[in-house]
Amino acid sequence: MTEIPKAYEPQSVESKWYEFWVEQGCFTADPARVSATRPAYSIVIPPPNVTGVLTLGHVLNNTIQDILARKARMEGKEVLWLPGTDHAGIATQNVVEKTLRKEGVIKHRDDLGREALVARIWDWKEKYGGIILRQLRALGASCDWSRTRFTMDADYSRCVQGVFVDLYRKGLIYRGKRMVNWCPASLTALSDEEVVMKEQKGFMYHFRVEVVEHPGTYLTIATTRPETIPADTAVAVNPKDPRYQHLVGRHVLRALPADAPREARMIPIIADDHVDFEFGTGVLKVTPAHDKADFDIGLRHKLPVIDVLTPDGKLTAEAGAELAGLDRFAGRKKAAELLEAAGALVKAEPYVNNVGFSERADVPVEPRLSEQWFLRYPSVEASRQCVAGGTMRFFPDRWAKVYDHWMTGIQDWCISRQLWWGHRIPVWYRGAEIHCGLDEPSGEGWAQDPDVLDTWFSSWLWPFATMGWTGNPGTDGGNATLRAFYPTTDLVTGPDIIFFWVARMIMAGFEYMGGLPFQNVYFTGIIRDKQGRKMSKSLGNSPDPLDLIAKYGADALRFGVMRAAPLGQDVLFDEQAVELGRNFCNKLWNACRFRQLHAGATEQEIRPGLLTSDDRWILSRLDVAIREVNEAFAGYRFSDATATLYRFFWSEYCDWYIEASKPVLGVPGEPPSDPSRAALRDNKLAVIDFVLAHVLRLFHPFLPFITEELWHGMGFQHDLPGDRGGRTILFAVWPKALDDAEREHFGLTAAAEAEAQARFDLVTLGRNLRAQFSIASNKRVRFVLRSPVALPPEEHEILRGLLNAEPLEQVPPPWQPPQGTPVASNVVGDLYLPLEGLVDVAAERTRLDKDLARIRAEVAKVQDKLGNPAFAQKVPATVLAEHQQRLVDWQTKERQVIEALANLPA
RNA sequence: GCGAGGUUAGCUCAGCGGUAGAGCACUUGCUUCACACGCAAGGGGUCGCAGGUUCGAACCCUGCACCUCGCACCA
Repeated sequence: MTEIPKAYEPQSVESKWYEFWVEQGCFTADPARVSATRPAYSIVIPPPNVTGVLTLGHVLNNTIQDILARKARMEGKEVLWLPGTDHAGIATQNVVEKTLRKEGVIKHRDDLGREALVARIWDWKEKYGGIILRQLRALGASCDWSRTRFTMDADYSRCVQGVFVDLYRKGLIYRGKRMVNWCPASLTALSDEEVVMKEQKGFMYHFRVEVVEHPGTYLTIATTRPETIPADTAVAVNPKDPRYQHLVGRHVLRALPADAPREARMIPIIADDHVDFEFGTGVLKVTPAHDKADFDIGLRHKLPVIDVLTPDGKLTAEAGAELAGLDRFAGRKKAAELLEAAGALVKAEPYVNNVGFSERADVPVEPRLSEQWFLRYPSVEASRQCVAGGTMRFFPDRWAKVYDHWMTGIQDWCISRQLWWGHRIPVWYRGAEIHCGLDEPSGEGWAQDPDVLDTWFSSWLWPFATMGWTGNPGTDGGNATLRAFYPTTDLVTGPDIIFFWVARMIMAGFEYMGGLPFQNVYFTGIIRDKQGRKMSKSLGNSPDPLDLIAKYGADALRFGVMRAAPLGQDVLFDEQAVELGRNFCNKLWNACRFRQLHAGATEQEIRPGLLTSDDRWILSRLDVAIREVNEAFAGYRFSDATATLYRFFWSEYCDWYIEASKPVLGVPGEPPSDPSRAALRDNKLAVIDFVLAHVLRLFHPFLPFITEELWHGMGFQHDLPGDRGGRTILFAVWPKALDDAEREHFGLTAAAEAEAQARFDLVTLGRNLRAQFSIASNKRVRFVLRSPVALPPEEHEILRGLLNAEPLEQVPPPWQPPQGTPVASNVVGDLYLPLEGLVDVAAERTRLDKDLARIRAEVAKVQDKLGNPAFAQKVPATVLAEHQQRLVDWQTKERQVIEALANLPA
């Protein structure tokens, strides 16, 4: 580091090192290097949508993965972080179709036809599909890009279809005509997981129908969907409902369409337990074609099914002339009007109910009877058990309950989608014949099923399909990647896809690989804005991570997000957090710059005999920090790790240690001529280098760019083997806490640490005195320290420097200051601030009185406890001793303040 | 309706049985030879409410209130 700018400038640094890492192949995983001493560590990325652009959610998620991957590399593991993208069927097809419509190329997808549209989507994917992966590079993601996968890669597709064929042959995949969730916007079936319930404001319409067999008798029916009345094929009541028992078996005249022939409108009154007689009027209209529960009732009572809705949610001719062609919502209004006009409408009350929405298209789904492919989930029990039994661990573990609950009540999965973009179902039909296989059967007249598979039916194979799995035991047995890196170590993902993806991957892992696909799952929180709202495009509260990177640097963004993201909590994002990260990087930069200004050889051996108390203190604090960081990592508590590192580096190293070292280091460029002082100085530089070299390594997973820059700038890579930090900090050895021998070697004891701490505390007290008497912090003033033990010269210098005292006199106890001299005391001694003629005695008395009151309150508190006979009897000895010590300490302080008060002039 | 998580300083959160903490924000003073993206000092909390257990409760138990989020769902 020759010329060091005053402030850290991330832009050039980041691109430079990223290119370097990639050129050097630092991120490339090699299964051949895996051995007993070099274990494998692997993560597969949750593949972002190929249409996607980087969001803060991706930043959170991928920063965590990068931290894990980088730390594992430093621990000497062979790391594979496997990247890729997901073809995201509906989303991608929508995006491309919309673009083509906007460009006027098509009005509808049928204008192009299946093959041409799919070709267009591929073109689009080639052109824009890599955007998000390029953006991840800007974030510093250390993925093995040579292994980038896409869920529609040819060999990946082969896996997906192979699995379909296998499950079909096992009888787990079947085709059936069922009620499914139909999305009228995307024109496809959806799985239950793709439907979200939303509260909707609407009306509860009460209308009446006449009982055919009892003219003049009417039944009142409550419904939220009058437009489906033309599809009603019965009216149901509870068999135990005394109000209606006598009418069961009779008929009513369906209210709509009113112009239909009388016999066509006759529908039976049936009795079914499903009907809740306390709800509404206790009379239920039964619409088997448009309601899941009604469909079941229809089956029980062999009711006909009348479908009055088109796939895109419009009413058909069967709904009657007035309703035909109307959209379902317009139809609802119109139907209500028709009822009113006919005098059948009793009332329409505002009503809030829950309606299923298509998660992606955000329109209400229609329950619809259609022929679809379903999967009876495989390996359910093993998958459930591995989490319940703790073999696979979830962080935070409360998600294990959510998972278990879902696995327990699991329903068959509707896997077919009426789309063109995706993996086509490997089934062919010829008349009544059906063929399921990887390839088209020979012979004439076969037609392939037009549907594609749910995107998640391909992503559930991601952990092993990305590693080249084929399903052929011979081939897979020789697959070095699979053998070395599967099962993967950690999975990092959002809890919103626990069912969509995580649960299904576990089942696929058991079914096809015979075990867990990953050992640990870390669930991130959801990124929200600072008001706690979800990030969304329409709210405009979702900052572009790339803008933030350009403004503050990738390290700053990573640090800011990680600091704000406690385990299992949602993250309230505020740009201030990134600013904080930027400030932190700058602090790190300048601390290294400070070291650099003092020149001197780097990384000399530390000579324990020359260590001062503050040297021992910082080494001890470093040791504590390393322990805390490693503990935090063990529990995946990344925000704790960043908080520890922040505290250690800023509050302990910079604020105290560096400040304390200044008197010893002297003026930059002017090394002390006195040999003993020079030796002390060199030793302090050695301590500084020791600490910084550790700090940079500890920070590297969080702040990859700046730490690499400084690692080289400081010359810490010198003398290290190329693969252990010599070439890049990426492979530098992850810091270990000091062992007992090292602690002894440096003389790190609790007493030594407490001693230095007490001196620092006295400094704070002294600075407080200065502030009390309005002495600017940059003004040098005389202090007198009265202490029974004289400090060695270098310690004296440190204390003087920290107090900004000139001079700092040291006197033994008999010494008495002039009456009224302000004083602050602790175990080190009494620190006087002699202010000739400046003291406002009244103010000083007030200050001391206040202090005394506080201290006496503490004394009383401890005395109360100790005075309680039960306390002394029941409390553990250590706690008792600690309380007794506390009492002594407070009483000492009390005496010191009383003495100071006595010393004030009357 | 069932379940989970939360409620601690103005804000965001840590602490989860033994003297209430951090960062930001705030007040005051400082262009002190690494850093104003900074330094120093300081103010600020009956730890949601009510009971209980305990020598001792922010922390454990019970109930309640409010906020999030899942799951289920009655037309």
